[in-house]
This record gives sequence, structure tokens and C-alpha cells, in this order.
Amino acid sequence: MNSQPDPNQLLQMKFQSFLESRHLKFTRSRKIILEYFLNLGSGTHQNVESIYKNLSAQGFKIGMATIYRTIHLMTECGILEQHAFQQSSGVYEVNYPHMHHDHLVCLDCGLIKEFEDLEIENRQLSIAKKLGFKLQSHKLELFGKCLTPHCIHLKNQNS
Amino acid sequence: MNSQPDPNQLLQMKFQSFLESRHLKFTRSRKIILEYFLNLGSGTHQNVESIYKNLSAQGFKIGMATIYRTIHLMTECGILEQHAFQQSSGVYEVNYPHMHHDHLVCLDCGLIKEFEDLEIENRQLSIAKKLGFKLQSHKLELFGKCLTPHCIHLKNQNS
DNA sequence: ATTGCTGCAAAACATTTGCAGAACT
DNA sequence: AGTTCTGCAAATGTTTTGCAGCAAT
Repeated sequence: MNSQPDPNQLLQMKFQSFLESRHLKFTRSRKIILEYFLNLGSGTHQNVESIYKNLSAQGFKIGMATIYRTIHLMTECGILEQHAFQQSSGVYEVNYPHMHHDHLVCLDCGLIKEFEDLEIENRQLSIAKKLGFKLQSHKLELFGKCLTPHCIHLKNQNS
Repeated sequence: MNSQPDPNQLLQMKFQSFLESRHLKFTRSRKIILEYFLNLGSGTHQNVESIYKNLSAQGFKIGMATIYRTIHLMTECGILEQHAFQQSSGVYEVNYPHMHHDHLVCLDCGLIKEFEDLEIENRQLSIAKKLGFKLQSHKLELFGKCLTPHCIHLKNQNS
């Protein structure tokens, strides 16, 4: 019995409906870029350059312009999320519904940990309500110093 | 009696100590840019272009490069905070200690409201601790639709 | 058939950097 | 004196756009 729908399939359907609602087409390139992200899964952050390089390496001839145009659509549609950790250029990750997470970034080594917290999410809802907004999404990033061996090693190297 | 120290003066001292600790100089340009932000006060978001234009209009001859270099220093020092709401380029605002706030952004009209919430702040601390990080700062942005007359007006115009 | 899409190259931005002369301590 | 700073212009990196031909409905 297929009572648990495949999250990837749901995202693809969401994107297709989005395109349809705008009289846009679900083309070969858009399908390839979508599948690229779905194969990555949650928690991977990619910039346009690396998407381009990886797709090229896989033999796909897709220009940067098309990638930019497509990730804009996917972001508007809500199946992709953009971040700009620290000074980095834009990076993107798949946004699985009901698996939303926020990020904790190490200022020394760049390590990114993910977390989710229902208490904060609920609090956000009541804040938005109080201020007269209908909340649609949010972005929470915590910055700090991690204490992993890797990071401590880095610090010792740089000093 | 001057028992309440001037917040602006505190920020200036903080910046001066920061510069000193790095053997950098508190020059005329840096002073002008600092004062520019202190005069703006909390809650104003400025991009480099507008800083440049405003200073020029006030008769100051300060190049963009200097502004970039200076705001980097001020951001590192902690007296300035950078944001990139929606797709905008970087905007900066003064960061008064003990007056930290987060932002709620209207996706339709761009209105930005500020708020602070102790409950969320405390929760962040415990999350960071649990994940083995020493928390230094955070960025929380809520996105939604506001219901101000201005925004509703805008929506009707665009439809 | 019609409309939207793509890749390419050029353009537009935003930000950084090198350098020679000026300013600061 | 010695170092850091500044403005300018050039360089860089990222993202957007125009266009002529291609693909999807």
C-alpha cells in the first residue's frame, strides 16, 4: 500500500502546478534542474556555479542563465530556499514541507548545523499576528563558534 | 548627573577601541561614516549607494571604496549589522546593544517592522548550547503579508 | 501555430583591489 | 619616519537581459 506519498514526487507536482498556473512549461531543462535538487535531498547548499559544473559534468548542456531563471521560479514556487550565509553568494536548498529547518553557522570554520524548534516557530506565528501580518515564511540563522576538533585544528593552523 | 551614558558615545568608543586593538586609525572618513549612522539611529536600513549619495549631498568627498572598507570594519566590530532582505543588495543598520531587534518584512509592499522577543532569544541560546556552539549573534527574518491600507492600495493598483 | 524557452554573449550591478599620493600617530 | 588611508579607476564576481533559433503545448 502506498499510503506514504514520496516527498520528491510531491515537490515535483507542486512545481508543475505552479508552472501550469502561470502558463509556463515543464521543459527538459527545468526537469533536469529539479531532479538535480531532489537527488541532493535536504540539507545541501548549492550555489549556481556548482549546479552548473555538476550538471555539465553529468553531460547536460544547460547555460547559467537558464539555471538562474529556473531557480528563481523554483524559489517563487516555494520548493527551493535561498540563503546567503556570511558573505557567500546565494546558495539554494530544497525545501521539503514539514521538514523545515533553520541554520547554525560556525564563524570560524563555516560548518553548518541544522535544527528545528517548534517553540520558536509558534512564537513567530504569534508575533506576526500581533503585528498584523499573515506569516508566510521565515529565516533564522544563528552564528557562533563551534567546538569540533576540525574547527579547533583550523584555528591553531591560522594562528 | 550623567548616570545614563549616551548610547551613541558608547558605540563610538567601541569602534575606537576596536580600531586601536588592530593598530588602525580613527580617521576623518571613518568618523564621518560613523556619525552618519549614529545620526540615523536605530531601525534605518541603508545600502552603500545611498550612504554615498547622502554623504556627497552633505558635501563630503568620500569614495565608495572607502565606504565599503569602513562598513566592513564596523560590521566586524559589531556596531553595524548587515541584512539582505528579499533580493536587495546589502543594507546596513546600527546595532545598539540591548536594543537588538529582528525584522518582519511584507512580501507585497516591502514594509519592514521591527520586534524583539526574549522568549525566542533564550530558546536560541539553549539550542546553540545543545549543539555545541558558543552563540555570538543571530538573524531572524519573518516574511508575510501586511494588511496596512498602504499595502492593500498597492495590491489593487498592480492587479 | 503559437507561445514560451534556451544558450550565448553582452550588459548591468555590486563589491574588491592595486596603486600613487595624502593623512595620521 | 613610518605606517595606514584614501580616492580613483580598473578588475572581479555574480546576476540579468536581448536576441535569434528551438521546443513545448
